Amino acid sequence: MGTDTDTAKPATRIQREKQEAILEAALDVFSQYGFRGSTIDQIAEAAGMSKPNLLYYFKSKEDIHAPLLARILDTWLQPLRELDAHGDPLPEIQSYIRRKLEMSRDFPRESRLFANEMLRGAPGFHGVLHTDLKKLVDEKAEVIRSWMAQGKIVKCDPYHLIFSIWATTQHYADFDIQVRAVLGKERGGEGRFEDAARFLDQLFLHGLKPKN
Amino acid sequence: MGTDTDTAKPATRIQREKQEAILEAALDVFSQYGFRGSTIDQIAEAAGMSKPNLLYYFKSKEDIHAPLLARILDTWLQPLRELDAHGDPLPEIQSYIRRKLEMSRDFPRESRLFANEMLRGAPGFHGVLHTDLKKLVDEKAEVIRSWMAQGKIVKCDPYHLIFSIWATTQHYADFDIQVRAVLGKERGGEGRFEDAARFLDQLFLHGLKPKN
DNA sequence: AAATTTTTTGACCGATTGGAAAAATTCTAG
DNA sequence: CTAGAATTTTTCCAATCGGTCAAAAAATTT
Repeated sequence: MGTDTDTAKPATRIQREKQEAILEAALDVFSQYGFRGSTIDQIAEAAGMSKPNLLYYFKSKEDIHAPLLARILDTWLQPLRELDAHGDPLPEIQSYIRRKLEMSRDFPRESRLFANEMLRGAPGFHGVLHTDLKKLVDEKAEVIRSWMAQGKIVKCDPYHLIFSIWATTQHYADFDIQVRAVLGKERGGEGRFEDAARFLDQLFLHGLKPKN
Repeated sequence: MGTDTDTAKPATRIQREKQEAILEAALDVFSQYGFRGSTIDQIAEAAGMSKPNLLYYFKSKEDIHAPLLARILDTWLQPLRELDAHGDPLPEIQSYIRRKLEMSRDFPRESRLFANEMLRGAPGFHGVLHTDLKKLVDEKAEVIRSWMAQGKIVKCDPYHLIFSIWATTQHYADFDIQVRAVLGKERGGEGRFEDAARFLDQLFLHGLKPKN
């Protein structure tokens, strides 16, 4: 019948604004230092309020962290969900890569929060990796496999293909500091995402196009 | 003239063993929870000693963390250093990918420690990213570019090529939990690294081979 | 304006944190 | 064995941690 959190939720506009401000600040902090490395005081200060005041809106540290994780997993997988089995294989993969890369560009903190959670063994995702995530990937891997069977793209392991798309795109958010350091002042600006898009297009499309 | 740490270092064998045990335990802990999320007590317990005893060998938390970081950056870049400008381009890149993947398989904690450091902005690497790392990548990017100029491999951005090799290989260490969850019981065993190697070979070699 | 509800604050709590100091122990050399 | 050095443990500390509580202050309703 639902928890007390959704029965007791008239949520005035002020409440929702404050909660959003807290989650916003928490995203900043958690994405850098992980759950254990972040403190409530830190988040409270970033949100411009006192710790007891923050705890008035979220009753514990985990209560701030959990909704962030929940929101992110859903957002994160949206591009994969949109991979259309009836579309043109190569353009479908291309736009999947692009969408994923745009997410790294536009939501780097979310990517880092996700990475932080993975690094410590994803306790915040308890079973969801083995159920929801696996189910979605299984489904899309089957789509990709059917494209291979039709000879539309070159044969390879669809799971590792998906992993490599995740890895290459998320890298630009998670290892942003390294990327910018290596590219230097001129090439490390905002244009790096366009360079990356161009490169990844080439790598994957050239790598997947059948030699017919 | 060096710091006091290298002037005062007779370092009996027992001392070195204990220090190594501490660093080993610290690697376990830091790689999961990051610097701020890890505690000295946690490390001490993992090393099988009391906190004050640990602090007898390393005088602060940072003093345990710093040598781990220093060691890892060097180890991590070794495969790239070995990329031979005078070797055969495609096999060179292939064995670079393989070496990198083997490191993810054999040293996943080191990979995660590195990732953790990147996520929080790499304060432990202060300037080294912009100097040593950039210098090495610049150098090797030039090698790759020369291969492209010779028509040995297809033209693309060598920096993003290197990034994509880093990303795809390290993914198997940093996101290990996710990878295993998605691959499931049967396909998620040790064999996943061979599958990954096979896939990455195909992706990069097929993607880089010039169409002559 | 009075009454009531919501929000914010300040003081505080026990537990944990990184670390210091010194006593107690163990090891080693003569 | 014994003096001295190296190691370990016990005790302790101030700061910070996550979190509570009651009272003050604002906002809202009547």
